[in-house]
Amino acid sequence: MSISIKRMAQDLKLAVSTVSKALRDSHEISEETKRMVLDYARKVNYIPNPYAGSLTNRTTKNIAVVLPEVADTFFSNAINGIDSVAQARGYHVMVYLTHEQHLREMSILRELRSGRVDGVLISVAAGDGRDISVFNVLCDELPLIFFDRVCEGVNAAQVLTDDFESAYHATRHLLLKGCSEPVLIAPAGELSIIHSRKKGFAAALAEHGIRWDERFFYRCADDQDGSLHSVTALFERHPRVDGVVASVEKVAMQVYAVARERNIVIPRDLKVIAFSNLQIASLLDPPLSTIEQPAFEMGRVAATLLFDALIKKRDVRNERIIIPSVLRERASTAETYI
Amino acid sequence: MSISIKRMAQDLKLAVSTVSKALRDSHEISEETKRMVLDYARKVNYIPNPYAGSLTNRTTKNIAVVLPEVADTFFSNAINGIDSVAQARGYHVMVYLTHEQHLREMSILRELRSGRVDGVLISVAAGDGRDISVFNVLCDELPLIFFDRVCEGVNAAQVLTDDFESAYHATRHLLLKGCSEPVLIAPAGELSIIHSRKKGFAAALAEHGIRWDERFFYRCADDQDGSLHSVTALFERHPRVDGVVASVEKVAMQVYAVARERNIVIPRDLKVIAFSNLQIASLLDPPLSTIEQPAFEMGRVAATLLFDALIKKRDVRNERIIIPSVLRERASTAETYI
DNA sequence: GTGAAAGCGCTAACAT
DNA sequence: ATGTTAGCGCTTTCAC
Repeated sequence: MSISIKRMAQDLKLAVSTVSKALRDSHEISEETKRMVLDYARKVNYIPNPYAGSLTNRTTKNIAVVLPEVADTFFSNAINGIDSVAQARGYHVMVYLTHEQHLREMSILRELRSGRVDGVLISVAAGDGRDISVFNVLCDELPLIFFDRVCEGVNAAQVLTDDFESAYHATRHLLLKGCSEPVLIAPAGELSIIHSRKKGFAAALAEHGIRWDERFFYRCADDQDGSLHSVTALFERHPRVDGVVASVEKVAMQVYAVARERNIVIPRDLKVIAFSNLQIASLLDPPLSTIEQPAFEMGRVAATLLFDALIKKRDVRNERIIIPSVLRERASTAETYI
Repeated sequence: MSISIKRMAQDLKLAVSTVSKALRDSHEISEETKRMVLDYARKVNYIPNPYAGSLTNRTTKNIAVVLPEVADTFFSNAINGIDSVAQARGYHVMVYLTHEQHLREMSILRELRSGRVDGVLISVAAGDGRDISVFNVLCDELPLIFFDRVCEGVNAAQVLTDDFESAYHATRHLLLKGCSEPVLIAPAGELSIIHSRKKGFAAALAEHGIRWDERFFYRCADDQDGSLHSVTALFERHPRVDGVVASVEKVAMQVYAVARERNIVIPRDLKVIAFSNLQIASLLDPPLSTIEQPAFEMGRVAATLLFDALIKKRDVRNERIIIPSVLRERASTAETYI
């Protein structure tokens, strides 16, 4: 650890408070002593202990980012966006992984009430029977911003993308390319974004005169093996499915893997479009059509909102910012003529 | 913020220290008061302020993970490995992104001397003319563990993979599959792992009677566009190149993109193998042969080492743990018969 | 302008 | 078994 203010005060034969004020460039200290203190601080390489002051100020310059996982292009790009503004404002980013378990999420959020961080950015874990109160309690104590996966009924800002519209366009795209039996595959668990996407999906079907049926909506297990198994089961049970809107990137990859294994040719037998930020979507076999979410931007905006609340003390709780996704059409949804 | 010990002491008509000891289950407190305090703490939802105690203990339960980037499967998996042990031990993970700029890295490391964290895990940024002293100063003050990209000459533990052997085997693989003009492509900047890989690459060449020549070693720009440009330039200048060992995943993707654009057929005209942890390597067109690094495991082991130093006060500075990578042969390096 | 003193929330000697 | 006191590093009144 570096030298303390107390020590510097002794060395310079000044009072601790004088040194403290000089370091913070207070107007009540003479230019002369200021320079003297600053020079000495530089010389002995003084670095203030962030947590000592935090006791009085109740501000740590730490923020928490709570995520389901990090090995996913959406979240890793979101972290980049968050980090870009955090670094610029001198804040430090603590990352918490819930692994899609809302019990773990709950205990993390409880812990965050300790004063370890000044604010929280969160993309909630999927989970049924979630208890909203943890969120409410937490956001009474410090600024909290939801991004992407929000939790309705909590008085906190939200940064999302247009899930309804994206799903609607993606589905419409499949139908226009000739699909008659599309499904929406999403991981298990209650999730705001899945809800919206489901609605968008249904809206596109309705527009094409297809009545909604629960069989169009397919849930899959969350883990790697489980979802592979689920996708296999889907094709066993519904061999006539000819289109997939994959709600997450991993599911799309499972669909690709299962299709390959079962000699289902994409896009001839099956068209696939996925919510994904994979930069290499175009290098897949076949290139994957995607709904690209503005991950970096969403992270950036969410963080900016948080710092507005933190630094400018702006009340952002009623903000709800929607940043549109982009549909990138590639070969996996190409029209095929038989 | 939650209630303080002081407040609880008042409410219970006890001394602050008694409450403090009761909470920490000290033997010098009667079972009766302990239960009373614990019950009350639970009732008012007491959560200790981690940084108040940190002043006396000089321990924050925070660790720093310093990385070049997060949108890369190696690093995101490494974070998973780190997080798995950090969560288990009740530690909190702060993530710092250097974006491969060693100046930024330096200022981050300087900041970390403030006492904000108890220890550091780092995978260093590429960079020439780096100043080792920042590392030395830092690791005199707190435990520091290098993982994957280490910095020689610093007295700190290292967790790495067998870069020399991996590169040797990858190159040998290319040669055995018929390549006569392989190159090793690596991003610019001085980097321990690149150094080892270069040696492994050269060793395989030597074994096949090919004398080392600098033209076999190709540097590319670090950023997205830059590396695309570099790869294009490589094929312009050396059209006879028929094999690539890509030192990072992104470069391999650029090679794929450029090959496609220039009608170079992989693996017929060009064989490609990459250091990569992409789970979807097998779904690329063609499936990419990879040297898969034990990212999660490396993160896990590095973190375990750090906590050994932190919790058990074990001196781990001379540890040097090598975890082997695995070569996964896929279509991008398949032998082709003309 | 500078300094003394109190206090942030907690721990740890040292009484009692 | 409980309480008193001091102190961690720093900020912030309030005196001088």
